[in-house]
Amino acid sequence: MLNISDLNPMQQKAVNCLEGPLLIMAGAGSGKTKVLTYRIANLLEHNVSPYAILAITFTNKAALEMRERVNRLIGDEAKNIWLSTFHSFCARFLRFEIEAGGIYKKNFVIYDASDTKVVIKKCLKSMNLDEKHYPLASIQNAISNAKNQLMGPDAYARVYGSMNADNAKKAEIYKMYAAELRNNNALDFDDLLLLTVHILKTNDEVREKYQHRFRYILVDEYQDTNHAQYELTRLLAAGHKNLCVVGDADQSIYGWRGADITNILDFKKDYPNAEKIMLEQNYRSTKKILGAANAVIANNSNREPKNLWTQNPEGENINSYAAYNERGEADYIVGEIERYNTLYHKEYGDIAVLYRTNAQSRVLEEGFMRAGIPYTMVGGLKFYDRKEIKDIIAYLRVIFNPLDSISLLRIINEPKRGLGDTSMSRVTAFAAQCGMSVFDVISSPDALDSVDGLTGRAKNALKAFAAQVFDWLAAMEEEELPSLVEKVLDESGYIRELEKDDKPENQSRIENLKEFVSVAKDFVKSGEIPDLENFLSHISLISDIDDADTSDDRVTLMTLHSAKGLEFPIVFMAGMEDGLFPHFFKGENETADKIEEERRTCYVGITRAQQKLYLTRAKNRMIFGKTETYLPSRFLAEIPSRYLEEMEEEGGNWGYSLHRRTPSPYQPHFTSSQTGAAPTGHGMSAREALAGFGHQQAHVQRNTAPAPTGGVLRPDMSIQWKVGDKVRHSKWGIGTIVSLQGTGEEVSLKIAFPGQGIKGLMQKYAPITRA
DNA sequence: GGTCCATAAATTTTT
DNA sequence: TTTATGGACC
Repeated sequence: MLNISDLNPMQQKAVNCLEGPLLIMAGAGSGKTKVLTYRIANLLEHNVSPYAILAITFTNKAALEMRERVNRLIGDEAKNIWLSTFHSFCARFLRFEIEAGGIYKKNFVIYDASDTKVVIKKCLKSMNLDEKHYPLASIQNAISNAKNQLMGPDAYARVYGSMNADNAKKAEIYKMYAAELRNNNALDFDDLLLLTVHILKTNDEVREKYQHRFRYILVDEYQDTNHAQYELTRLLAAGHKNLCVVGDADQSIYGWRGADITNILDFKKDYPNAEKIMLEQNYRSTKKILGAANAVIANNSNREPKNLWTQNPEGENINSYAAYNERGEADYIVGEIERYNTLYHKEYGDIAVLYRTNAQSRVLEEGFMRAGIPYTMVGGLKFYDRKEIKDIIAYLRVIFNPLDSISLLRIINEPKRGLGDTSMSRVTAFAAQCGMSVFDVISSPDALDSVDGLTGRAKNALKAFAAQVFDWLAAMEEEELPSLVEKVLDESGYIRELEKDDKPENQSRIENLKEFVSVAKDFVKSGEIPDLENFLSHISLISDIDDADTSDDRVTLMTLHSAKGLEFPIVFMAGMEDGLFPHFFKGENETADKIEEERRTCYVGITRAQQKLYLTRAKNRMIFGKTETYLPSRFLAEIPSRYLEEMEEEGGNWGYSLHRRTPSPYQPHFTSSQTGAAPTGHGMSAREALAGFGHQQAHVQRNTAPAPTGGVLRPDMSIQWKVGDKVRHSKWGIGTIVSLQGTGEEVSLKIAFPGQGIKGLMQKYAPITRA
């Protein structure tokens, strides 16, 4: 029997309300996940089959976590609940039903943002349009927005095409782009939703099947659903109307991605008999932190007021720190973290540093590396964005779906097969002319003979390549997934090409590819059906945050957006500057709507903190190599001063030009006595910090790099370097000097860093020490 | 067809 | 500041 006695009355009500439409307004930290898991458990308790339950979350990680929690509550049955993100739901749905749409074939592939960029580029080229006048990103946005509105190219042309010539052109590009994807039997992220909705709308049989199957539907983070997701939810729930949506309008931060906050605000309009339950007791944060969050969000006018309260202790004040520049900001954060670590023995894993833009992470990372503090960063350099990983994925896609010409062209000359742009554009031109796919052409000797101007050499290379692909096609049926990957890496000559030259970066590429093989092995163990189809879908749809290893004891660095749904005892919000946060958009005027979304982002950030919150800013910040001066974020002024402990860095922090050995007369001083502790370079050694590194990131450069510099940042000019000396660089790790030039102040060094190539550095600036 | 160098562009947030 | 690109040259 499910025991719900540790839930508060409102939570209990939500858990017990199983039939009919239900809206749960769940404030930050109000035990939402707990309610959702108990509610699912309660459904099972009432003999609802797990197969009849569909639960949608925002990230794969959230889905996994919920599955685990339900599992703990009710055991193994949980694995039969359909629990996923919207996108993976659609991918799975389409594997079964896409051919009902009549356009695509079952073995479609999913293109990510960088793949679609290639497609758009191709369209622009064939339409003779200038990329400068039609920036890829803005085209991508326009198409994505249209799809989120369930608008196809024709509808787009009707609605926007008449507005101006640019939009008319965009509509044409969209049309061509859609055709191109179709030819490649490829879908982009938005297509997953668009097509699913299309099929559900137009195919009565399919719709009824799914409506009948999913008798109970739950949607988490409903405030961030876009129109397509809204439609999808509506269609699926139309049969039984047992729809439970959970969300917090104050945490809607994805408007730029088409999220429509009115979906949650108007839920009662869509379902007039809906029950509405407010969860307003916060179990996460101290009174002061919650007070600050409430005060900030109260400045939004487009919201329903609510009263989030807590029985938690008052807590400490929020530290608001103004540094001289971004380096000073990083130093302060590092210093505070070390203070926690040494004084209070706080775990690094209890701490998160949040920022508005990924670009801010670099200075922070440098600070962490110098101090030898272990950290993981979500976002930024992604494993699946690395060239060698994209290449092997492209190989696998071609094997799975030979129509995928984008992937085919990506790897046909990788490794070099003597098939450059000239030959391939001849082939693609011919293919387009005959309405064949590129693979059709290269796998047919007759077709090859008809291609204009193709050299005998190129012809032979193409034939050989096609033969190899056929070989792999057969292997796909017989081999296990990991050995298929290994076979391709081997027989394509990809690894051999990398081994030919023992450049350090080739070394790390090989490591990454080995890592990819382990990803395949892990996938086989994960319990999914281990075929190429599922593997490719899986790696297209997982994101960085899903992979982030929070089990180890390390500080988490991520954007405010990635932090949604998470909590940490200690939170730093860096870059509290007007212009950065709220972010000002170049060329766009700051509208009330946009500022309100920024404010909600701020609210999300503040409410991640359980015990201690820091808000830091830099008065000067280097942007594009130019120093800009910033004013404090307006959000700081919205926090009542009784919650704040305001501090400021004294004097100028000129970064490397300061001696930072402690204690030192040059040490920046703080106006509050609280913050005397300074970075000393102790804490974990790099070796300890790196030991036990999770596999995914083990080969990513930033993490394998290393080692505290012992506190001295200024280059020691007394060292007379000579060729062959080993040096330790704060960012690139250990390297060997391969040449040096000049004397005195002008000594310049060339240093080879394994995995990073040869770097040229001036001794007087270079953050290096003797290794 | 591949490599090297110069110039330009870039930074919102992500499934 | 770093990274991407396109053009010139090998």
